[in-house]
Amino acid sequence: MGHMSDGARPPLTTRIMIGLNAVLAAIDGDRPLVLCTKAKGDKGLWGLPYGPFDPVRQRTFELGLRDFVAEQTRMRLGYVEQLYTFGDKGREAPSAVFEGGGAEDRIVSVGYLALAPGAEPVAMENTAWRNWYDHFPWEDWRDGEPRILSERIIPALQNWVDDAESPAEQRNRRDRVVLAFGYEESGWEEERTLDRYELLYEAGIVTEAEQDGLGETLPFQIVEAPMISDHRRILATAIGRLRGKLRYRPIIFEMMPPAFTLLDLQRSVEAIIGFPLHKQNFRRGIDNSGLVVKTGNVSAETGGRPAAMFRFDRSRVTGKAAQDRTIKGLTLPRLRQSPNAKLRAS
Amino acid sequence: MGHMSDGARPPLTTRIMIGLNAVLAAIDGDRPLVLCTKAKGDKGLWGLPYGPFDPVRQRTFELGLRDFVAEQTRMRLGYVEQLYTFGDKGREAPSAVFEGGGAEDRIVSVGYLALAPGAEPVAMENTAWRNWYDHFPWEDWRDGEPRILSERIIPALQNWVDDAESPAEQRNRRDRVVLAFGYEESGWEEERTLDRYELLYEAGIVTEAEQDGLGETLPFQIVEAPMISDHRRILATAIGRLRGKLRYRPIIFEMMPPAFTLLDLQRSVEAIIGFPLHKQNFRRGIDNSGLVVKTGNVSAETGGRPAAMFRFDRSRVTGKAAQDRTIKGLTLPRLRQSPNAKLRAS
DNA sequence: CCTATATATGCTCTAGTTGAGTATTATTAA
DNA sequence: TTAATAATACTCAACTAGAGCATATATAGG
Repeated sequence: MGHMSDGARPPLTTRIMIGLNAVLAAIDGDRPLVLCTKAKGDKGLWGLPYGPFDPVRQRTFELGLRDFVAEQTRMRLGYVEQLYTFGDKGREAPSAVFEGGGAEDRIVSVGYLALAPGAEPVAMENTAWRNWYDHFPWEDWRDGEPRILSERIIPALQNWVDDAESPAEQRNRRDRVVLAFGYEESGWEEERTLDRYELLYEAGIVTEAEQDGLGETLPFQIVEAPMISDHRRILATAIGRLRGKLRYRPIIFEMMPPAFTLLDLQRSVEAIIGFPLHKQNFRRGIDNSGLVVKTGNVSAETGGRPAAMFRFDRSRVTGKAAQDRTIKGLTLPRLRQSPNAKLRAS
Repeated sequence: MGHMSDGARPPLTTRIMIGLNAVLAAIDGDRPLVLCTKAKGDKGLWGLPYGPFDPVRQRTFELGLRDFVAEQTRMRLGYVEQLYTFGDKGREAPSAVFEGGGAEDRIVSVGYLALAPGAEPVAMENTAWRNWYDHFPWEDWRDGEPRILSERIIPALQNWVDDAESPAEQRNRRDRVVLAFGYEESGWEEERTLDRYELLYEAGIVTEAEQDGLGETLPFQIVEAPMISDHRRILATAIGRLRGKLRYRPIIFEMMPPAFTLLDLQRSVEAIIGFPLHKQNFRRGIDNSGLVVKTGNVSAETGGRPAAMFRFDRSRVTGKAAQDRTIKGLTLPRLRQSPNAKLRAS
C-alpha cells in the first residue's frame, strides 16, 4: 500500500490527539434533555462530557466512549451512534483539553450521539441534565414561532444579508437564510439544526466565548447561552441527526420507558422535533405502524379518561407480524394552524 | 476545561495518525463509477484513493482531502461530504500506510464522499474509474434480483443462521438478515448497503484478504472482489449515504452534466439506487419538483423522438420561483413488477 | 412516400396517505 | 348531575404513488 506521497510522516513535535464527545440525550415529559458538565475555569460555561481516546487501551472509539462516560457520569450507554468528526485547526486549545498537551498539538474530536431511556438523576457534581433548548431557543416551535426568532434573529440576519459586500454575496446569503430558516415557501425543516447554527455563527449572531477570536466586535450578536469550545456545534449536529432519524427508524423507543401512553410518546416526539403534532393523526400513524402493542394496563395520570399503556414491539421490526408494510419510523403529522398556539395540540 | 481523567496523555511510543479516504463517485451512462487506485504489493487489489492528514499544514480535513486528491489524480473535487471515521484497532497495518509508521501506531481514517459531474479519464497509472457493482454485485437489482443473491448469498446466510449456537442467537441472526435484505414483508431498502455488507462480512461470506485473520477457514465464503484494508466498508458506507440522500436533497445534479435529458437523469438515478424506475412517474415527479428547466435544445441521440434537454435550476431550491412546495430531492417511483426484467423499464 | 420501430411525452385511473376536523366515550372534581 | 379533561373513533377532502394507455416525433428501410 505504499503509494502515498512522501513527507507523510508528521514531525514528532506535532501530535494528533483524539477526544471523544458524547451527546447523551433523554426526555423528561416535554423537556428534551442533554447531559452537560461544567468545568472550573470556563467562566461557568456548560459543555458536553468528553474524554481522551487512548489508542493503547481502547480497541474502538465506541468502547472508549462507553468507558469514559461510565467513569464520569456513572451511566451505562445503550444506543450509540457516531455523528461527525471535527478536525478544524484552532477549534480548541490542546493544553486545555489534554493534560500534557502542548500548543503545537492537534486535537480532533469524534462526536457521538447516545440515547437514554430516561433522565436518571446524576449525583456527580458539575454534571446535570439540561434542556437543550436553553442553548437553542430558536429551535422550539411548540408554542408557535419563537419570539427570539422573529424579534431578534431574523432582523439580525437581515442586517447580515444587507451587509454583504457584493450583490452576488448578498443573494447567496439571502438564499441560505431562506433555506435554513424556511422562510417564504420552503418551510421550516426541523432537522436543519446545524445549518441554522452555522449560519448564526457565521453571521456573528451566536458566538462561543472568546476563543473564536471575534471578541466583542461582533456587530449582530444577540443570542447568548454559548457552550465551551465547539460543543454547541456538536449538540446542533446531534439534534439534527436525531430529528431526521425519527422519521425512518424507530429510534424514539430508545428514549422511552418500558410502558407509556400514546400521549407520552407524542410529547416525547414533540420535545425532540420542536413542533406540535396532530394528536389523532399521530395515533393513527402509530397505530398502523404496528410498532407498539397494548400492555393491557391503563394510566389514570392526567385527569381525563384513562389512557391505555403501550410498549414497543421489537418483533414488529422484522418478524412475521409485520404483515405487509415496511416499518420505518414515525409519521410526523404536523399541526399547521394551531387554533391557539398557547394551548398546544388539542 | 481540565476535568478529564488523568493518564490521558498517550505515551509517545503510540502515535495516532489520521488518513483521509475519498470515495469519488461519478456516473457514466448507466454505470455508477468510483475512482480506485491499485497499489503494488497488494496482490492487485483495488482500493480507494487515500492520503495522510498532515496536522501541521492542513487546516481542515476537507482541505487536506482536496489537496491529496488533486495531487494523486489531478482532479479537483466539487461536492464533498464527510462520511464516517473508522478507528477500530487492527483495521490496517500502520507501516503499510504511513512511511515511517510503526506497528505500535494507531491509524484512524476519515472517509469522505465526493461527487464528480462526469468521469473524466484519468491519465495516472494504477488509477481508474470502476463500476462499483463489481464490488457489490448483490446491490444491483436493475435487471431483477441478482442471481448471486438468490443462488449463493441467501443460501449461505441461511447456513449462517442455522449455525447459530443458541436459539436466541439464531432468531437474532434471522431477524438481521430479514431486515437488511428485505425478505418477507419488509422489502429491499436500497440504502442499507452497509448493513448488508457488515452482515456478509460477519457471516464470512465476503472477506477482505488475509489481514482480517480469517484466512481460508471461512465456512461460507462465496463472494469475491475484495478491496484493500477496509475500503470496501467505506465504499458501502458511501453508497448507502448517497442512495439515502437522493430522496431528500437534489444531490443527483452534482453528478450530472450541465444539460441532460430526463432519461439520462433517470438512468443516472437508477445506476445509483440499483433498481428500475417507472418512467412516466419519474418524469412526473421531476416535473412538479420544479428542480429542472428546459434548455430549449433537444437531443437526437437515441433513435426515437428527440428528447428535450434540461438543466438543474438552482434558483428553485430557494428563490421566489419555488412557489408552494417544499423542495426536497427526487421521488423514486419504484417499478414493482417489471413486465420483463431483462428489458428495463418500459 | 409509407411502414415498422423506437423513444418521448401527455393523460387517466385507483389505492393509499396525509392534513384536518367532528363525534363519542370514560374518567375525576365540584 | 354537570363541567372539565382526555382518550379514542370516524369522516372527508386533497394529494401522492403505482400502473398503464394513448399520442407525438424521430430514424431506417422498403
